[in-house]
Amino acid sequence: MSETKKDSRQMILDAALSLFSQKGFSGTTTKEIAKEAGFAEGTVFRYFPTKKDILIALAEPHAVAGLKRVMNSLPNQDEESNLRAILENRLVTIAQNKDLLKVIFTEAQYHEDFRKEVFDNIGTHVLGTVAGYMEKRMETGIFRSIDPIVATRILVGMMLSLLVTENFLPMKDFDQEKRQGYLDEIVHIFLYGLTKR
Amino acid sequence: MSETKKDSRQMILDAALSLFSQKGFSGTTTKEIAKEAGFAEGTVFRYFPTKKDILIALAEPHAVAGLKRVMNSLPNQDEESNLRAILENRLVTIAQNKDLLKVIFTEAQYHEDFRKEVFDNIGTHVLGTVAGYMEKRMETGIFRSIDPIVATRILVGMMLSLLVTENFLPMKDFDQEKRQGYLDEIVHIFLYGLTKR
Amino acid sequence: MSETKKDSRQMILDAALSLFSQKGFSGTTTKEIAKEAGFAEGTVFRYFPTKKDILIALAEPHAVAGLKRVMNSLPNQDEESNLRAILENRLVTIAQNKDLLKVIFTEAQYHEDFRKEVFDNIGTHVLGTVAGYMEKRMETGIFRSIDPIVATRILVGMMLSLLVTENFLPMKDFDQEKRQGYLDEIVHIFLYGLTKR
Amino acid sequence: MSETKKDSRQMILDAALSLFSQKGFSGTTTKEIAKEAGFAEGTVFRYFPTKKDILIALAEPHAVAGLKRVMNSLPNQDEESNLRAILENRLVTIAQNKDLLKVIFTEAQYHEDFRKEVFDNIGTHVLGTVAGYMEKRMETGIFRSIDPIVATRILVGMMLSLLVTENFLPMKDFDQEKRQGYLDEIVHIFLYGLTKR
DNA sequence: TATGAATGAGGGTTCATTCAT
DNA sequence: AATGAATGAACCCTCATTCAT
Repeated sequence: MSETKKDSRQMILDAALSLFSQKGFSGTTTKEIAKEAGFAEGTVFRYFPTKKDILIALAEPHAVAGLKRVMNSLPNQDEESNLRAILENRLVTIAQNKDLLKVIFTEAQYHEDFRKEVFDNIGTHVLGTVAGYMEKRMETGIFRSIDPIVATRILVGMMLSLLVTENFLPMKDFDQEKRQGYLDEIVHIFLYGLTKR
Repeated sequence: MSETKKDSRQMILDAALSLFSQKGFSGTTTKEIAKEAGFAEGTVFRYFPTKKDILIALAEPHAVAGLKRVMNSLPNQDEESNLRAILENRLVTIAQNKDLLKVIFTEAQYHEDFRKEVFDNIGTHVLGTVAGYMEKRMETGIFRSIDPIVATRILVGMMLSLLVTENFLPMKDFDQEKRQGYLDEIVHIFLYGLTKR
Repeated sequence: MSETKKDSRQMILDAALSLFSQKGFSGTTTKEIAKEAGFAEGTVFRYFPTKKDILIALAEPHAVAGLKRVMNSLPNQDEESNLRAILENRLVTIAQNKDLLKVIFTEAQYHEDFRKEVFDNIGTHVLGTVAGYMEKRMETGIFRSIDPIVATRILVGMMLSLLVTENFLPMKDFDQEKRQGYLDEIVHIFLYGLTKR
Repeated sequence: MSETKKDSRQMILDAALSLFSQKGFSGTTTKEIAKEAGFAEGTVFRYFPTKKDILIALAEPHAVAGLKRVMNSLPNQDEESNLRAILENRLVTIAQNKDLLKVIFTEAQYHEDFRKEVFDNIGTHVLGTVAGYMEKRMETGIFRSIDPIVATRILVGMMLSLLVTENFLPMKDFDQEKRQGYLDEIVHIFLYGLTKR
């Protein structure tokens, strides 16, 4: 009973995520979602009173939990030499949630309430966690002392460039190997810059 | 005649850009565009056969010319010590075209034809230009030798973080002064990394 | 078995009557009816093949029997001096069935079949009964001789004004006492008119 | 320009009135209204943002003006012997607006806001006017002294009985002549009651 | 007998687009 | 060139009804 219910709800969410990330929120029809999920249109509304509620459900703590959990483990790594592995790991995780992130970021621009809902989760929490990590390094003297939030945002921006690379401006022959190289460079530049020492 | 025509067309484009960046493409009504531009509903369609054509026109060569022109002047700068000032300058310019960029990046995800139009312009061209600049530095030995395209993308990502900061995850009290600090750090990290030398 | 069945059926009818009178026929959902009756959605349709059948059932003979029975006893009263008490009594009874009457009158306008069903019951029967009473008074010389049906309808109209008062155009401070006064006046005017004798 | 616009709006109102009175408010489709008015469905919404707004427009001062104007002239009549003619006249007017009244009364039951909207017009105003007339007669000693509002409501109820006769419980062979007789009796009973003097 | 998940036709509403003026 | 009334397809959503359990 609860089994079936959860399944249906989840199937709709899966279908919606897939379609939203392909065609955007307003570009996706509730009818399409239903069809993709294998239901009749009306069924969608048994589980979500509103189309927008599907979007919100996609971004709810539950859905973002994965991202958060991953980020939480960050500060446990101590050795500076491990930063690369960590970031790599994170980026892979992010890449796996690429569709979700894409939808969330796109729609967050236009729905004020949605933006708040989401960024009380990702925003404050995740950024805060990473910033705490930064701060610790600065206290230790490993990093220069700058606004840890700024440092965090810049690092996130570098990660973003990878998403951009994979979604907007694809690079030719961007295989797994090149991807590794890309990650290496992000870490390297973040730590040591592009200039020769 | 051609004068008036161009004006009307441009007024519609301006109105559309403003509205698209606020409410997204599908969130904006042709009626709203007409009103914002000071015309009646039907008039819009004298200049653009389709709503989508307005979007495409926004990404047309001469519309993006400003961005391109700015980027073009990059390689003319020789002294490494000037990079900071240059990038700063670029970032400010980009920020001024924030609306256009926002619209282009957001909508490019969902309109295949649009994506092509745009990335034959900005994408290839701009990235290529900056990459050429990177390459030169690497040959000179100022920068380490890495894939110049990767370096470029990472730098762009760092710039993106600023857009994100201003659009999605606003920082408290992010005044003009803090903004300058932010830019400084982007440059600094890109050149020297976050670690102490 | 028949016991339980009747109960369920009646519970649904009761729920429907209550909801119909509050929100109208089309304004009421079968789901709401089910919930109000304490059943699940589908159960309603075990007793009534159609939503409309609930409405029709509300007007069925034994549902309206109460009203009819009350009216039937009218002619047994002989003394003219008792008319007031009688009418008063009737009006109170009618007021108690206000919900049913309201639903019937409202919906009868729009459902042909329903209208027939109802007015072969209340209409003809009740009006006829009261008209018979009128006729008797006229023969006795107590009432002037006019079309007894017309007299009946006018009396009913006066009663209606009370329903209107309570449903559409509420009077301020219309407490029980004022209500009595209102009834008194209906009787008085019907018997003696508003002019001074 | 203004000519056409007004026409379209009015045609939609006419169509809506006709359909609402036949099938009720919720029983009528915006598509039907459009078709009946000779337009496409979307056109309806150029003139009325909402289906409900059509209903409200039907009841707006404009539409009720006729009734009000007629009622306003009531107190100018002095001779008691004229009451009959006056009422007759009113009833005819009401009969002409039968469709409108039917819709208004039916829907007023279920839409609180609508009820208020309407009865600030008809209710207070019209009833008040007639009540004023009653009061004057009572002061003059022609009528007994009772609550003039109650007297008014009862009179209105008697009028209502005619509407009921024509809409719910039709009388056989109810021709124009019989109608006259009916009106005569309303007046007579209201003034002198049904009992013999 | 009772459930409640699923259905899908149909309703109100929006809006890009057309066209007579 | 400009208007804005008109269009109608398509959208989101509701709800009476069905049916497997």
